[in-house]
Amino acid sequence: MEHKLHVHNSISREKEVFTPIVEGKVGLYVCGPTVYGEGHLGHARSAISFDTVFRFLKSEGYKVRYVRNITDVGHLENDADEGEDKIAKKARLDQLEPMEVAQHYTNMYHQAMDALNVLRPSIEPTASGHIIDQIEWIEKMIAKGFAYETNGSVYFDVKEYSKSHAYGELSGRNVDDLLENTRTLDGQDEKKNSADFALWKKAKPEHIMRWASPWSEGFPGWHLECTAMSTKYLGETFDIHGGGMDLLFPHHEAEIAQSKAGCGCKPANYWLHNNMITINGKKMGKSLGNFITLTEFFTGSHALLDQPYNPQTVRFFILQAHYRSTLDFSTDALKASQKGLERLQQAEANLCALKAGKTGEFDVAAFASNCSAAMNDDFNTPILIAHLFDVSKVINQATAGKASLDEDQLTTLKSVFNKYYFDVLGLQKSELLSKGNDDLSSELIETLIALRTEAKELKNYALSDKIRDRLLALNVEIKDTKEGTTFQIN
RNA sequence: GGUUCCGUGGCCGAGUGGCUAGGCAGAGGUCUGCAAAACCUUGUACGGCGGUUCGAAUCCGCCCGGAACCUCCA
Repeated sequence: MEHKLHVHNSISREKEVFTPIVEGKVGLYVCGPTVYGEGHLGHARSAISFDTVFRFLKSEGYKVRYVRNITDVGHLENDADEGEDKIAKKARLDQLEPMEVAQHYTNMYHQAMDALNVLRPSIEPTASGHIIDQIEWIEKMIAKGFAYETNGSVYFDVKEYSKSHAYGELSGRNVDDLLENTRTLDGQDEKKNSADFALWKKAKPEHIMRWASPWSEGFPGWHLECTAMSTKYLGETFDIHGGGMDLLFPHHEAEIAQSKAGCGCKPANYWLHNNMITINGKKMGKSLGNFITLTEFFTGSHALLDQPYNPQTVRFFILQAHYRSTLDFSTDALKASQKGLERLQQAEANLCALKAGKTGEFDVAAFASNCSAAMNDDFNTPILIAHLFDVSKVINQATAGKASLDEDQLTTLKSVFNKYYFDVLGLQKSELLSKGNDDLSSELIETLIALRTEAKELKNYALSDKIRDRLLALNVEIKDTKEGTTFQIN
């Protein structure tokens, strides 16, 4: 159990020993969703990856403050910082209030996350609720000469900043290239340099979401909300900052610059980035429009899906890959995960029912150590899952009477297995292995099964098979086992 | 073009110098009236060509192929 937690830090590109700023406590910030559209599989990956980080840290005894924001304002539509706010645009099309749209998709996001058994963060701040904090940050940056105002808008001065700081340290970008390789974009005339990014934008007359500021009525720029909210709740420098790899540049690079410009310190000690989910080798996301929403997974209502998928299957599919690797989506892969999860769920159920034997040779301590080593090695969930599969074999053999665990071994195994299965991975018991939807239907099915058993005993197989087939047609699957007949509703 | 990364058995995916995961599928078996389910057994693969090494999927070089970011994106 003496494994030390190592995490891959994006800024050093190496695995480092994790040392919290305050012993026993962790401040964790993760970039959450922009609530102007439905969540898709990619959102689930980020949420589940960092949910697992959150869960593991807690299970190791850390007191974790986990902040994940909701972006309900601030992202602009097109390249040149000149488009309308995305949420405002969607609102006009839908004839809804902007905040109504944001609330709607926030609710949907919460629903999907709950279904995926993603724990709610400790604090879930919204960008719109932190306008004042963002304005304060802009004032600090202007005061220090790292930001300037033009026509009521405020921009971050990348060139000035890079004289004393390493802009590009996270993403490995060369400042000179950024400053010189000027893309010809419209509406750049307010900026000193094309690499500069907006901190505050003056709102056009038709722009609905707007707030008063010292510079104009307007709205905050893209990257500022995370700086304002993370440092407000976690301190000027906190432990872990997470998010999708696609946010590395410019978003996280800008956050580092803002923090260093505003308060002279780095925002986070460790930067963790989850990789993308691909489909046919390409990133699943908004740009290509090749995403499958979480609702579509749960209902099966997408051309690529042949059936509804349980949220647990989606969760398990994601956990079977390491968070830093790309994960290629296909229905075959998803189906394989579904079968694999069912196997694990069966083992969990078997473990629950398992009785201790007189003797046992199973090395529970080694199992516990292996699981701990896997998670401490940069949250290696696929390895952890492999260990759970290994131990499932032992559990099943014991269930079949071909192996045995003594009292101590069984108690420890249950405790270790449950810790990783339920607490760390956030997996759940199978609904299929439990009883029917309600008491009445369960009892009706049990009654039919009893009649079928009777028919079998009378060797009236025509009747017994008929009952089986009719039940199957109703998605009730009959399973004959040594202990008797059971069923599951598919 | 710049920055970063990847290429593993039919599929998905760990691993980063020798001990060569795991799941799914396939095959065989146990059980069963039959079937299904469940369980058990079973797999030496690492893009190509060189190099370093006693030894490389793992390190180095070149080549081929693919991806992400550089624009909102988890």
